[in-house]
Amino acid sequence: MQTVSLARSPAIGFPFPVASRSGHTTSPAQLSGRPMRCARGTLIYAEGDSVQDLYKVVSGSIRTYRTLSDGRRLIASFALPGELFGLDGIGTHRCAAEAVTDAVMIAFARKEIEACVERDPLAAKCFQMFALEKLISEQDRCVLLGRKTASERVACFLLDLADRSEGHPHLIDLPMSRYDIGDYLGLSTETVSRSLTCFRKRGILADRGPHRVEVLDRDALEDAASGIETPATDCACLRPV
Amino acid sequence: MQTVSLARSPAIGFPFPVASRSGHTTSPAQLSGRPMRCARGTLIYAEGDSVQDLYKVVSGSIRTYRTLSDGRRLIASFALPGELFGLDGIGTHRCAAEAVTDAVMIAFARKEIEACVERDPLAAKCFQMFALEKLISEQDRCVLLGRKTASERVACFLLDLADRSEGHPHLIDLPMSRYDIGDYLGLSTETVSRSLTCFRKRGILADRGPHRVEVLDRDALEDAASGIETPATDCACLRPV
DNA sequence: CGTCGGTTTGAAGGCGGTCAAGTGTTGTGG
DNA sequence: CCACAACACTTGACCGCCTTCAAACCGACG
Repeated sequence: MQTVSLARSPAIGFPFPVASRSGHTTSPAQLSGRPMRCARGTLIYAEGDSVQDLYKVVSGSIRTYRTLSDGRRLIASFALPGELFGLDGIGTHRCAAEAVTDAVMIAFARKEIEACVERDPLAAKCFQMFALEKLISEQDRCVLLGRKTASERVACFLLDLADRSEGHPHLIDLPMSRYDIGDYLGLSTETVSRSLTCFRKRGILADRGPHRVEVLDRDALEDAASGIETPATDCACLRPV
Repeated sequence: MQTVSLARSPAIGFPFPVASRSGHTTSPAQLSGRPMRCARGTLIYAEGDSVQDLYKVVSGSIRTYRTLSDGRRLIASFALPGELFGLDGIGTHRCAAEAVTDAVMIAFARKEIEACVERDPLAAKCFQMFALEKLISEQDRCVLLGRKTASERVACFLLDLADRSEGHPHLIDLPMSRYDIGDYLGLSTETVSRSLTCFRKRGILADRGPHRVEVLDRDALEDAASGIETPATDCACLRPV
């Protein structure tokens, strides 16, 4: 992997979100991380690699994914700026990780995190909360993959990205390809593209280039995510009348 | 919920599997749990209920599930004897839980577990490991729901049950209905039934009543779970030649 | 301006869902 | 112990959503 040290001194911080409800005024112990940069498409770690680090994205975006023996792929997560990845395994990684775009991140040694968690109860609490929240969001994903239609999945994906991204809430960046989105949602590229076209025709979305969309009607998008159909505005797309 | 106290003195134990690789010789702090019994179909907790307890199944089996507003359901997990359930939320439950069969379980107060985890580093480690393993198994489930075919899902489900059940490894108990299996695998009842019929016709399974199957050819079942087709033994079922 | 990868669009087919009927099993009451 | 009812499971026929295959379109970049 191509990595370039960004600074002589390592980045300092605490990777996990600090649990707020406990009302602590103190911060958890600080950890030192190694800044890393990698180019679009770079493999950061492979399925089966031993777990060394936990990563926090500074800029760009990362995909983690699993591959079946016959090539079928499911993207497990996209990590956006400010988010973590690398917690997909205990001894060895169960996912691979690649840079979707040129990316900068900070690597925290897993051993240091473990030591920190054993020493600092607040850090342990944050880690615990983080793992439980990930668990819940994986359950959400199972519902999406197991029980939702194609256009519901795409709508959910867009809403999720909108809520996670930092910029204007009505402008959504799609740094990943349609192929990636399909592999994240358990769909084919074509179906993703058709769903987006459908939303565009219904006036819910507007294109701002292939990797950015504007949400024109958030309510309608939320209805679409819940499977609430609006026959009046329906178009000859995925769900014919 | 119908609960009957089974004993005057509460059950004593530690709910999580004890992390083995750390090589501790000491046991984590013991907790006292309340034994509970509930009849088939009983609702143990509902989606949105505040989290009070974590449960360990003694006998019978439990399903936890989520329901969408329009009635679509996805079963998140089946808990078999010896297994835990109830870790599906931080403040409030994100799943509901029901008894698939008459069941006995032990309820551990979540507050006691949290206090224990803060006091006892070994208990914290066990809890951590448990959460991470759950996270990994949820990822497996996402791959299954997002990228596997119907017969692959059913085969995976049978193998999973076979590995988790305590009795003879070739005899699999299916305490839940076909409808439940469908809602666990993101399929319809009919498709589950057809897949099972297909495996029976191919000589992979033999019926031992509707709620018990015998695995006649474990290798073939594993091939089916990975999507490896055996055209010679194929039958006019789900996947025609 | 041409090439190339990604995206969109179109047409056809298949996997699994839905609807419906038949069969078996379980439990209950006579 | 049997009869019956209620329910679950199986099987069949048909349909539709999504995939697959294929081609056109578009934007980025040399």
